[in-house]
Amino acid sequence: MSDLSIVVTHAGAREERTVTTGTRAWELYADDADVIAARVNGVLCDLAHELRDGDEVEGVAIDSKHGRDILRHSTAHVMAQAVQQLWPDARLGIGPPIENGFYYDFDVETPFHPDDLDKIETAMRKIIKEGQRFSRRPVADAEALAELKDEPYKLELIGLKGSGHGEDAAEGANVEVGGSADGELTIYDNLRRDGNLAWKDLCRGPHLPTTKRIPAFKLMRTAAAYWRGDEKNKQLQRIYGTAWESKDALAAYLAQIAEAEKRDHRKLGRELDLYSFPEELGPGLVVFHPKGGVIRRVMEDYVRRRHIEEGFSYVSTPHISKDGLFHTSGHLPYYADTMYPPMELEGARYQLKAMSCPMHNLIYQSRGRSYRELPLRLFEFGGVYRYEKSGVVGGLTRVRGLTQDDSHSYVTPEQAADEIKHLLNFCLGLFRDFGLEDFYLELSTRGDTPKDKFQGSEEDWATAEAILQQAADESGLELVPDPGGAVFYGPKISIQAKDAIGRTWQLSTVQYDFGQPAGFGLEYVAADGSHQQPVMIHSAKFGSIERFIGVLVEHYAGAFPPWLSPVQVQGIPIAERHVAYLEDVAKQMSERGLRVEIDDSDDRMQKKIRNAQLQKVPFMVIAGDQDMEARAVSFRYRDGRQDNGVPVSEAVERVAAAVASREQV
RNA sequence: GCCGGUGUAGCUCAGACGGUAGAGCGUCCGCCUUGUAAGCGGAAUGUCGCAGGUUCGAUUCCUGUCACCGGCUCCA
Repeated sequence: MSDLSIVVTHAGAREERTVTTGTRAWELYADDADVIAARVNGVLCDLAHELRDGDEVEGVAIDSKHGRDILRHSTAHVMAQAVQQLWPDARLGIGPPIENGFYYDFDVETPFHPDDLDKIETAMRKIIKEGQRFSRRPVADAEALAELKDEPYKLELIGLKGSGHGEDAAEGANVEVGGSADGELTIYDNLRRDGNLAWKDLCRGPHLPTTKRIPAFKLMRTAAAYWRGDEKNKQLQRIYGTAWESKDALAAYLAQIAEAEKRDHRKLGRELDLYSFPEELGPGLVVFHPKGGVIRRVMEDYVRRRHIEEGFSYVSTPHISKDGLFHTSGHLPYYADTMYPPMELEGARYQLKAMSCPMHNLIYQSRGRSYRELPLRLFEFGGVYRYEKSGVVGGLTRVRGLTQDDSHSYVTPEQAADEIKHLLNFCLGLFRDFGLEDFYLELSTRGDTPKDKFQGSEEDWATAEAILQQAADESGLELVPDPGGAVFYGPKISIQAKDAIGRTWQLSTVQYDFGQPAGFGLEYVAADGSHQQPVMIHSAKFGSIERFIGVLVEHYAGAFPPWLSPVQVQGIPIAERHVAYLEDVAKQMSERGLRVEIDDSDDRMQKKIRNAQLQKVPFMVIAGDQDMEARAVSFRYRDGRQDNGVPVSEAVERVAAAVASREQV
């Protein structure tokens, strides 16, 4: 038996080691229970991987990104084994790790019921207890086809891999067949302690050494999902689960989900009396109550003022138009199924608008335009209607009637890059004022999507994508490519913002459009007297005002900063005799434009505090005998802080200052 | 649009092997007049989502439908 020299790396340090032939990776980590896989020469491997001379080896810890993926993928295997135990006719789809967990798809006669999850979890616990070994076995394609003859979906994946489409098979399918440099297929056998085969699956790996190494998991929900993500394919039954390196990590994750549920804008909207979704109106149609109306109005006033400061002109256009307009814009062939159907009147067909750009084009076109007027910037609150599919509407995030803070910049081609940068900066400043600080950009291009889904020439697209790319690069923000995500008339940049609990939301979009100016025959007279076609740049800052309100409610968990709070100050008299005094204080505040209410109900003062607290009012101003005597009030903040005996004039200033600065309190 | 789940008072929820329902909060009416998260007493409240079917009888069982929720697909 000869010796091998290998290099073991850990946290950047390199250590040369000599080991005997036949040494497997796990032997290097026998005393480190956190290591569940190894990276050998940069490739993730099972701990059972046999080392060769010159290998560079690094342990993969279970709480690292890759370690969690391996844990989760292994847990998916355990779940699939459990499902096939309980439902032997279940056929396997794919089972990749995903953010925070994993799923596995099954073709079953009867969809799973939520109660089935308990049964499956029980079976999984048994499998974990058995300490089954995950054992890797390379197989030739023909062998794999023979072994998996009862798994039609796996056969399909093998076939796709054979034809060189392995990567396209489905998102997540490369954990089954992709990745291996030599295109070799592998099967993972789950072996019991006595060596008997418990279960097997086509899989690239790697996996945990044994099922015992799954510290904590939970099945979350069942759902249907189209095979290979295509609506035309059969729906399989998907089970989502989560798995973590420790019971504590699982508990923390579940707590995070519970926190998100507490912030749900649908729930808070009802509790804070902001808005509702009356059944009588129909799905996706929202009414804003007085308190929600305040938030809307403050946002609208703010964004209108900001647009004007940034060189926009505020305009207004109707909600309805003859359908020819949307044919000219090119929207109608593309979006016919998501626009409300036409109304026939006096021989014409009228449609509710689903976007305002065609109408802004009419304003541009209303007279001749000179290059001296460009950039010409139009902005409005466009009420638009989109017949979103019934399964996607929900809350404020996806509605059928919405208000866009929709703007269009008409520019010369040379001005486009600067205008895009201008718009991106505008958006970022705006989000910061709303307390969102953490962003990244997404650049949506054509990618390899069939060209007939997009309008315009190769050159136009190339130019547009290059300009957006450059503007995005210069922003200094992280940029995520989104090939295939472009709109039919041009590429776009979207700004993704992270909220208080780390979720990302797509907010603003900036789109480069050469198609509509061509379709409408838009022109300007250039310096040399020639007629030229402008470029239009679409941008929406909030996107949809409804949706942005939903995001803000969740971001702030309903506890808005004072400038956005429907009620900024709740006046609380200690006894009835203090009401008049507080009314006088309230009057002074109202005169400063502050929103004040006084609770003069029969409730006890403690109850009034509780109510104001539940309504998440930022400032409670309490007054009793001591305060009256001192011409003062007592502050109570949402977090329970108190500041008593504050002179009235100072109290007014304090609230006014907090509102003016848009700070959170 | 597709798959699954859910639908009982304004809200959160309980309940009945089929005999038309209950709690807490809220609301209303009294009493209490109060110092930093629920004072006390009383009252009213529902086509048990809607429409058919089975049944002597359906809120309960069946079918359809609408709405919502979780996913999938989609998102100008």
